[in-house]
Parts: sequence; structure tokens; C-alpha cells
Amino acid sequence: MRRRRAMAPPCWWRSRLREGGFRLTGPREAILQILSKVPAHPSAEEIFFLVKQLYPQVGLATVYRTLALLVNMGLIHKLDFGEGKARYELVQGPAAKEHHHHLLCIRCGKVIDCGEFGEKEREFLNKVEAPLSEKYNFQITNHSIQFYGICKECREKEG
Amino acid sequence: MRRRRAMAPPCWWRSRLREGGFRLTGPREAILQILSKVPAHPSAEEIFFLVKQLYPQVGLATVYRTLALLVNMGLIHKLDFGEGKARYELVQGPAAKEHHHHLLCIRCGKVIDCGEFGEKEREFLNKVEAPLSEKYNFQITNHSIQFYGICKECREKEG
DNA sequence: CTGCGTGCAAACATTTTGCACGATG
DNA sequence: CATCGTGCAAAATGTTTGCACGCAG
Repeated sequence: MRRRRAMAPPCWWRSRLREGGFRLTGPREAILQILSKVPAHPSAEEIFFLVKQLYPQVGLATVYRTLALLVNMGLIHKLDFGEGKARYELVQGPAAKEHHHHLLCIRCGKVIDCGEFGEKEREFLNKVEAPLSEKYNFQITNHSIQFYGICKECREKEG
Repeated sequence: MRRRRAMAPPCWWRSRLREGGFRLTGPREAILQILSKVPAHPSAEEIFFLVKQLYPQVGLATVYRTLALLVNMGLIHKLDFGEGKARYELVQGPAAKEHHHHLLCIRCGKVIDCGEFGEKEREFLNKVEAPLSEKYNFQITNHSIQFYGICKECREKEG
């Protein structure tokens, strides 16, 4: 077990793109590069600005098109916290390890990350995913759990 | 058990509005009326058209403003399945009884309702909600669980 | 060389906001 | 009768699409 050298599968996604019959282009590489580095769940616009630093001539439409492609290929997850915009995360990326969910305040819209319930969550999912998958003939690739409510600050303000 | 007369709690929400210091207006009544009758999770636009049948002069902006008000008051839940628009449901309404979650296809966007895991879900939530609520000082009023993946039809189409 | 993928700009869809009028309490 | 709430229209925001050009294979 002595592989110490940063794991670095330099571009594990290239083969995936080829397999799918898609071309390997600058924008796509840049976007995947960014996604594999960014820790949190960036929105399309955030990704756009990050990619621009790496590949300045990129257009926002390309970011959207590439993200849609990657979602369909199953390389990234599209998340929606009800903010009016989507967020994205690499399936096998930094965020995948720190898999977490969210508390969403219905007053101020604040999003609190919470990653504490790993064990209980897995237990629950193990019980639930297989039957669902079978019953609906649906191949589950990801899940997302949100709790809605009122945050500390909003409760203090308005009672 | 012979109450046959439609249950009709004529307007349980009026007091709630008053308590909050809000006026009791036509549009608000109409919107709550609709929400308490509709079974599924209507979008703002769907609500708008339904309310129009009951209160024709209503404007779409009022629907949005009222929905935001009701969310803040905790009378309705705002849901987002990543379709680019929000959906709403009454907290204590028909949908509340048939509490369910969703399978979302990342290929075609299909939304499949699934309501089968009541017991396991409650078990999980019981374990998880209290600690979360305490740790983040967050009053949980609702939750939402989604599974993302690829539906039967899309798998058949594209392998 | 043949398209697929791209950048740009315009189109779209949903939601929010500004304003003057009207209704509620 | 003082505001709060409303309808309308315009603006803002996020995402998609049409088109001609250029690069990957």
C-alpha cells in the first residue's frame, strides 16, 4: 500500500468521453479540470468564471451544454436546492467523499451544509434503494436529502 | 362515524393569517382554497390558472407573492425537483397524507413519485432530525428526498 | 474533409420588482 | 382613512437555441 504519488489519474475522463463517441475538446477538458478541483457545488455561472481563468475564450452556453452532456453521461450530478439555479458536482470527485446534505431556511434562503449522518444514512439507503430500483426499473446513481425549516437567526428575529 | 358532510374545515387558515398580522383578501383565500383541493404539487403557473377560474382578475405576481408569504408562514412547502420551476404543497393538506418522494431521470427529466418507504424513512428521520436540529439550532419543518438516475425507457433507448 | 462542438447573440421561461390604484381593517 | 395588497408591465435571472465558423478525428 505504498502508492504515495497523489493518486492523480491524470485525466480519467478522457476515455469516458471517447467511449461515448464524444470529442475531446479544450472547453470540455477545462470544465472537467475545474470540476475535479473545486470542493463545493458550483453553479453553472461559477463554473463559467472558473473555466474562463483556464480557457478564457469559453462561452457560457458551452458550459451549459457541457454540463448537460456530463450529466447525461453520468460523470457529474446536477443538484437543485431551490435557489433558482442548479449546482453541479463530479460523481467521483472531492465532493463525493464529503458527501453531505442541506438544511434550507425558508425565511432567508440560507443553505447550511450538514454531513453528520453518514452511517444512519447508508443504513436507510441500503434498505430503500434496492426495492425502489427494482420496483420502478430505475437505475439510481445519486440521491439528495434536504431539510427545510427556519434557521437560528430567523427564529431570533421574528420569533 | 357518520359525519358525511365533506369534512370541510371551512377556513382553518384565516386565523393563521390574522395571527401573522396579514390581511384576509380575495386572492389569498382563493389561492389557499386551490392549494387545499389540488392533490399533487402544482407549479406557480398551474396554481395561477386554477386560481383564475375562482378569481379571474388575479395576477401572476400576486400568486408568487402569496406563495412566498405562505412559505414564510410555514403554511405551505416549496419544492424543487430541478425542473427550472418550483412546486408547492400545503403543509396540512391532501398531499401531506400521501407524503412521498421522487425518482428523477437525468436523461429525460421524468419525475416518478414513490411513496413506499414510510416506515424506514420515519426510522431514519427520527434518528437524524433531532441531532441536526440541535447542532445547527435549526427548526426543521419538512424534508425532501430525491433519487437521481436513469429510468427504464432511457436505459432501453441508449443502453 | 466531414461533422461535431463552439462562441455569440437572441430567444425563452420563470420569478421579481416598481408603481399607482383599490380594498381591508 | 392609513396602509397593505393588488394588477399590470417591465426588469432581472437562469437557461436554451439558431447560426456560421473552426477544430478534432
